[in-house]
Amino acid sequence: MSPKQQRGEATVEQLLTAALRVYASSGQQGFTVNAVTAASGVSLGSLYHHFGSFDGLAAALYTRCLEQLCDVMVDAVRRSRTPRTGIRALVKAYLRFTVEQRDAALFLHASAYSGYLDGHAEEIRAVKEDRFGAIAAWMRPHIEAGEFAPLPGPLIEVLVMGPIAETARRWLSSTYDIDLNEATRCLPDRIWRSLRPDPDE
Amino acid sequence: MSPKQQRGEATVEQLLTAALRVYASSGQQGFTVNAVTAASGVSLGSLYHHFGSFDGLAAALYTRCLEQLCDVMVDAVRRSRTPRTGIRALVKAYLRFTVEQRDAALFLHASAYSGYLDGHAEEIRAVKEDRFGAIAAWMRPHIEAGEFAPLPGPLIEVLVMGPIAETARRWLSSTYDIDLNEATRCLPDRIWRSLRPDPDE
DNA sequence: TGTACATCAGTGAACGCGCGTTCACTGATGTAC
DNA sequence: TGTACATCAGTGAACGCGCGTTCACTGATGTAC
Repeated sequence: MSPKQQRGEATVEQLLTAALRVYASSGQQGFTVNAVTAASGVSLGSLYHHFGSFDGLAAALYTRCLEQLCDVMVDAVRRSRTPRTGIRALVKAYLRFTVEQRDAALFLHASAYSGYLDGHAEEIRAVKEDRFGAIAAWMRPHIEAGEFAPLPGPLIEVLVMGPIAETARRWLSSTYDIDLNEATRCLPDRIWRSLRPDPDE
Repeated sequence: MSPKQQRGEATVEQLLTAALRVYASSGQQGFTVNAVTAASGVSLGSLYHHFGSFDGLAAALYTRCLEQLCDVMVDAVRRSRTPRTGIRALVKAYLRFTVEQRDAALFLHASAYSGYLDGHAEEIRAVKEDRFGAIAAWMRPHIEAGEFAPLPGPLIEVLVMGPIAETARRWLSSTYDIDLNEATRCLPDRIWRSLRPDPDE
């Protein structure tokens, strides 16, 4: 998990990269220890040396993808000063991540109920708390200043994340052909409309 | 799949009911043929007689749950005359279904990337097309009358389904404690705000 | 600088378990004459 | 109405495969003196 030698880090990196590749190309069903070791060129024992179990590897991969996505969103928000531009930047950052890191985005969405995260829930919760806390901190003064509608925090999150997550899901599953460019153009504004304070209040 | 004798229907029902119960209590990992047959009291061979494979059973269960959820939404929309009341009714119907049919809602959300639906994609697509077509038909005159913002169909869907699906997911996973009553109170209006035409246009 | 030693990293054959599936069979139901 | 027969429904022992995991081992790296 925390290699003490340089070459350890390289091996961990190879395994995680191969795992993501395997998941993207073979799906949940093909996501197995043997497939990952074969794709990575790393031995089975080495995988267990670094991750302890296959669930451990999956959880590490999930955590890494989650951190990448969250960092992108936090960055977007931090560069913005007004609530409107902040929300718009966050939405665009999420959708851009989905395209540019398609495999990571897919893995994040698909792992939600997979079960291999159960044993590592605390670790993941910590990442989410940290990153979403940063976004919440950015929002707080705006909420207090009445620049957002007076909604409970979780509902603001749901109104922002819901449409973009649903857009990403549809694009990733390619069942519905959703136009991501169009979504990137329209959604930021529409989402902001659901959050802004009532004009006549 | 389509039993020719009465008792066949009863067996199918027992299997589907037991399968949903197993999934709800044991999750993806515990969702196996043996667990389902044990919970249902039906023999293994009988399961294969009716569903052909375990994936077949899972797909049938998914389809049944999907139909139930969709019917609830279509009903809600059909009882409404204005776009605003229609959207509000649809949102409330979805959230009510999530509470009242918790296990079915969980199975629907969790099955998205599970892989056992791959072989039955066409069947599922047909159900979705039918039901969402009904909702789209309800919407069309309102869109043409300019009572919705001029958005592409898929984006309207995403703006409606996104926040409620995300709310349901968080409530179902009970990682975040979201208040469903509060959501039912606030979300319909907020979602409508994201869809309604720009007041100053 | 060289040597000894502890620790970290990497290897792959072997194992057991439980999964989905098959199959030969019995019993129940519906139908034809 | 009774009998023969085809089909549907249900049973459970048995099978093979591939999964995650273990383990005894070798090799590489870093460190102490």
